[in-house]
Amino acid sequence: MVVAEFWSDEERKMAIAVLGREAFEYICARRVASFDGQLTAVGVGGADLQTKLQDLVERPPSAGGGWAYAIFWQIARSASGDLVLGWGDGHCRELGDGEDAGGDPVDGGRQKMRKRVLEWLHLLSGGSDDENCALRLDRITGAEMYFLASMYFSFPKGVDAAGKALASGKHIWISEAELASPVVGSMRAFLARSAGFRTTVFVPLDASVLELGSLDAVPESFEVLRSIRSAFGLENPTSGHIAKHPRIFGNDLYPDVDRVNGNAASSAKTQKRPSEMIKKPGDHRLRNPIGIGGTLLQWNHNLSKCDPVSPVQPQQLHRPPPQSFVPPSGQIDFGAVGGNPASASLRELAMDADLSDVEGPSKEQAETTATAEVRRPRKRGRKPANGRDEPLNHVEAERQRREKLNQKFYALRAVVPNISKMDKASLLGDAIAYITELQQKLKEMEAEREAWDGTTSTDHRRPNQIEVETAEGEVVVRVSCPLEGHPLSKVIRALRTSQSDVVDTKVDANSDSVLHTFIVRSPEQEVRTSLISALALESN
Amino acid sequence: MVVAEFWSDEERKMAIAVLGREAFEYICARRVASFDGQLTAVGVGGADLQTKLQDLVERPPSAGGGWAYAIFWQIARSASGDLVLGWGDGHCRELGDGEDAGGDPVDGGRQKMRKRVLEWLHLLSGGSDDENCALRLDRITGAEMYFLASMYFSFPKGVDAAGKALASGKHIWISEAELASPVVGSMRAFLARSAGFRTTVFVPLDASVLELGSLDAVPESFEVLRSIRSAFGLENPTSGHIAKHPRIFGNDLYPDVDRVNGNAASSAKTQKRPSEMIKKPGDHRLRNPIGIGGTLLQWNHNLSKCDPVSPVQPQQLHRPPPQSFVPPSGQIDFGAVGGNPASASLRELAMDADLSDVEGPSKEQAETTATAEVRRPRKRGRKPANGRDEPLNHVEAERQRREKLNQKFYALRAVVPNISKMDKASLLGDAIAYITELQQKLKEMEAEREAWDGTTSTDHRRPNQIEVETAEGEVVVRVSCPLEGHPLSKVIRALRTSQSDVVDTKVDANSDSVLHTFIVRSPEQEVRTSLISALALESN
DNA sequence: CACTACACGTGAGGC
DNA sequence: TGCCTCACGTGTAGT
Repeated sequence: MVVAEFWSDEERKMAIAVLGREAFEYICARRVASFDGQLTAVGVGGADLQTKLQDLVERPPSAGGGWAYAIFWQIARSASGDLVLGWGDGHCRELGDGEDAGGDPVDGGRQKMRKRVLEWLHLLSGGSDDENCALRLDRITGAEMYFLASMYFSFPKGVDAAGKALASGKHIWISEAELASPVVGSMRAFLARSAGFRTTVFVPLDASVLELGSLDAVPESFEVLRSIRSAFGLENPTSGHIAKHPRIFGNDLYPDVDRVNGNAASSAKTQKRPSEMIKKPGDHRLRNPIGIGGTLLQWNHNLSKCDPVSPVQPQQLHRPPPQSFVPPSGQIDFGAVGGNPASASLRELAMDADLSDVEGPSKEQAETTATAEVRRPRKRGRKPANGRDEPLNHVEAERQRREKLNQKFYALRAVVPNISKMDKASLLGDAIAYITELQQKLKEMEAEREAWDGTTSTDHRRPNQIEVETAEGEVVVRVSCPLEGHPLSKVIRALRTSQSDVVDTKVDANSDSVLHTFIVRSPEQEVRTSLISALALESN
Repeated sequence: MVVAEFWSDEERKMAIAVLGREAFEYICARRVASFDGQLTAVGVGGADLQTKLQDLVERPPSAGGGWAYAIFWQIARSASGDLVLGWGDGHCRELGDGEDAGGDPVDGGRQKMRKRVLEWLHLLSGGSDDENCALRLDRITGAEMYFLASMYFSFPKGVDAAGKALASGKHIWISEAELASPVVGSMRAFLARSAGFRTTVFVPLDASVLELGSLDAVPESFEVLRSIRSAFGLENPTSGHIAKHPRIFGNDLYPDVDRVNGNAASSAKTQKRPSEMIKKPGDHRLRNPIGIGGTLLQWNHNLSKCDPVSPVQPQQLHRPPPQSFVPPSGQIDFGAVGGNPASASLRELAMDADLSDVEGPSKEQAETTATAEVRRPRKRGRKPANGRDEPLNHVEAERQRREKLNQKFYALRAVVPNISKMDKASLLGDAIAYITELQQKLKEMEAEREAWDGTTSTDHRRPNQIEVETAEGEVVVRVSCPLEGHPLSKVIRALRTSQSDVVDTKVDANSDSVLHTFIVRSPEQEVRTSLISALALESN
């Protein structure tokens, strides 16, 4: 996968010429030498990572999609040997040419993207490093630029949003206002703002981080987060092994900022959730500003507190995490100072986060807790079923079922090349059309192949004959078959397996048939049976 | 399609020997000479008729499926030149071996069916015509027997249930009790009873009739009928061109019988619908008994009457059909006496039925009428949304959407061979797995084919070499290539097109490559260019 | 306003 | 019983 095949030979040469061999190999090595098997074997990533990313981008916004790009940051070892978050894989929507892409979305996208990368590299070699310069290029949008530039980023420890998200195990949702704000603690956020993005999200996935960006102001939503996680095979926070992290969503870094300004308008639409999760009592959230490039960083590992809005509260007494190094207040101080890769590796940090969770509240408690807590988003649909609260596990199960089903739908979208409309029905229709087409094509090729070599053809080579006769102490084998599809290789293999000593061979071609004549030295019976079995024909 | 390919050569011979040529050709002619393009071009039937039938059988009972068999009766011209309903196509579930069929459902089913047909023919040739005799055969169940025997049936005019259903445009639902009753007016019903069926249904589809049978007592249901119709591409009766027939469902021939006996138990579960539709006031139903084999036949063309249970009743005043030959009572006397094909063709009867509808109430009225009438089934789901009635078109649209989607699901099930579970999610999973498998297989074969003929292969035959040299007034051509995929036929064709005179040829095989040596008499240059162009290789 | 497409909560059936 | 799947009615967003 990926970078190695990402370039054609000449493109590779060109890229090397532009970047220098060292930088190029560094990029390639990032992918190859990443900890794929070791750290992301829990179901995240994997062979179809591209597919998943593409799914996520191509999805409708209502299902957690609609993003301009998706980047999978992966733990890798940097050139200096430190563990960093580096480019794993990514998918960028073609922003220039509308929705009507057509053609194979995977390969087509790849090729376009490759072209863009090259163009960009050209620009970089001649121009300045300033993004604003690049933005002026008409062929590359700022968003694409941002995406492509991401290949060269890597973040040590808890640096930048991605690193912080991984270290904390909690997502970071950066709204439009925060993107431009210097206090958000993410250089990428600042660049994203320059690129025209209005929302970026960093979601930790076990040992990697998924970054998403949108040109629209996307309000923070539990639904979206849930969809994103489940897109990567992670179960919903309510009941999954990934829920070993205490799932406290909605921890915007600066909810105050989010509330005050423009985002309030957009979040007014969907504010049901944010309001609920933000006003939650006992919700310890970040109080100390974070500087760009990884200054002091401190946030909570709040372990539940049930949602007060939720009418049902199965026995979830809040038991504070008994872990020794976790303060009773439920906060963990990661204390990441400075932007330099330092003593504690990022992976260790991630491990710490995991440990604090694993040894935190019991699994069952964490589950029920998360259930009560996270299960309020419900973007659409009817209102909370006036008053009644009897079935609440049911709605959860149903939600998961729906999610799983949609998950499959997206997966199906990824493998079917020509999708007419984004409908579910149309998708299914296209899928079955595609399947029948494939089946038919495969049948054709099989028939064709049968006609070619004589594996299953007692019919296609009607005038096929094998004669074996002894002459002058040698054996003469004559194989006759039509011009097309004569099993020469089979004959030769048969002769060889029968350990015959081929003295001479001849090939005579008539108008539409070929006559092989082999003169071999071998016991006749063996040649005959061997040939016969090899050709699956009866001799005469 | 169908019978022509249905038999292999030997099987065909055997069938002819058993049946006689005349009977055999009659069966074949039924399909070939049917009015496919002319009468069933409205969307019913078509190329994927088998698929549809199979779908219908394989579906879950909740979606109108679960049938043991499905037979598509088609208007055809009988040997005597009359128009009759004859065997169009059919699908029969393998009743012997459970659910875990596995393998390609279409082809596998075909083959099994073919085997059964042969067995049955053997039996017929030696045994008696009595079904009970056949039923004793352990290899063929009664149900299968019934199904297979159907190929030999044809019904003129309004004879038997199928003919009646077509003539009236209304379905006939024969419950368990009616099956055994001689008054039901269907010989097939009687046979079905013998075969062990407890429910048979005849649904008219434009110019054909779909017959379904189940070993269970299936209560009559609007939902099921709707699903069946939409499975054949017909829109729901509420809004479709097929709704030119006034869609009065629920006209069991003998509701009284149905009420009295065993079916009451099963219908007690789903009785919401039957009760509603049976108790409908103004519902004229058949009052005269019908004899087996097409005795007197009389039923109503009742044009609506809104469902009194339905809370919503948009302006649907009952206007009796103004058609002249329709009695004011709403009944039409078809007067089919005797089982013989007689003067008026069945098609004319069907046309009459259509006319009586077309000139009946206005289209819009018919639609709204049907909407209010038929739209109550709702097998599951919440209760009628206490009181409110504002959104009612919405629910209808949503229903249709769901129906369409499910339709696609069934279609998908039909084309995906290995379905692990009957889940929607599993189905999708299997489908995408199947697609990727097909894609991969196809890629493999393409690569293989590229390796075989040398059209696009500069890569697969790396050690390929062509040497052309002149020796002693003759030309020696040496072609070397790997053992697999050597283009011998291409070489020979190239030599021939260059009009070379092949004097001698040799084939030497090394461990993994083949060396052809041709000694030809021809201008050297021509041989070279010809060979090169044929092999698409550069020579050295 | 129309119509389409979707997700949600919910009741029901099946194991 | 409990879980899982499904379909239905309904609210909601997009066009």
